[in-house]
Amino acid sequence: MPELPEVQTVVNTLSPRVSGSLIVSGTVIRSDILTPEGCDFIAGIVGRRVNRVFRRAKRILFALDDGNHFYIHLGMSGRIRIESSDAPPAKHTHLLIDFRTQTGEELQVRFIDPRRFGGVWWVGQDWEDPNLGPEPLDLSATGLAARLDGTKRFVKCALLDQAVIAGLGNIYVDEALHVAGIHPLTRTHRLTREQIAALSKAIKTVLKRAIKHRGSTLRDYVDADGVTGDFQKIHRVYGREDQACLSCGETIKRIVVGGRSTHFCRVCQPRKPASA
DNA sequence: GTCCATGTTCTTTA
DNA sequence: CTAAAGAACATGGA
Repeated sequence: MPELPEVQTVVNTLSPRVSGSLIVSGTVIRSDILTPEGCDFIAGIVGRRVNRVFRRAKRILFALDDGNHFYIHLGMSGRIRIESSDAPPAKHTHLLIDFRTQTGEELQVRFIDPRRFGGVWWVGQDWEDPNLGPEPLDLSATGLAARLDGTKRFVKCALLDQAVIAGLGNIYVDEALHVAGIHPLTRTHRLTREQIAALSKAIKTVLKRAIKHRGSTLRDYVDADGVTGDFQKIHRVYGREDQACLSCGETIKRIVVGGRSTHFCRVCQPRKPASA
């Protein structure tokens, strides 16, 4: 479910309820979702107040009032829900955190993840990860060019690599490449300056629009309040194999690149840049 | 039963 | 060395 826009949407729904709230108790239902394994996560969080909740890449970070941090990564199927502690927990609920807000309201944050590719990481003071690339919304065209320089990878693969640029996933890479008019199998060193400028702009446009639409709900993604996104309704290529391109009418193709489904229009995204 | 899935990481191959 | 390909992780839906 979660790429940058979905994770940002979860943060946007979580933050107003959880920022400033006190953690009164917590329960780890499945301890194998915790990293480092065997850490006393509950002891680290109970009695702490959450200073802020924020997103970095696809991670949801919680900054505690003692300077420590933890983050939740949703993996493929993870969800976070704010619910009352008396509501029966959904199947595959792995973690419960009970909060008291500054207005005295009691609420429970739940981490649910059937496939368990996601999890919870206790990271202490130092929450930034040197292996993560820059945030797409803060990255200039020149910056992106520098990140793509010195490699001959397929642009699709490079953009999925979180060390190159952090937060894009399979949906938004396909969508951004279509908006930029770039074929997914283009080698990064073959991208022209103009193409990189278009790509940089397309990434930002697509992500901002997707956040405005509260992300894409393909199967069961919902935000912390249980609300679905609707950006999937305006996907231009992702999940549209064999349908007409919304720009030119050509049939959308699906190929496999780097083991991932890749959707594109071969007219709007020619292998070679359109010659003048 | 089959194939596929919004992610990441490790191993193998070239 | 780089990078591509494949598998692995675990569950559920079509």
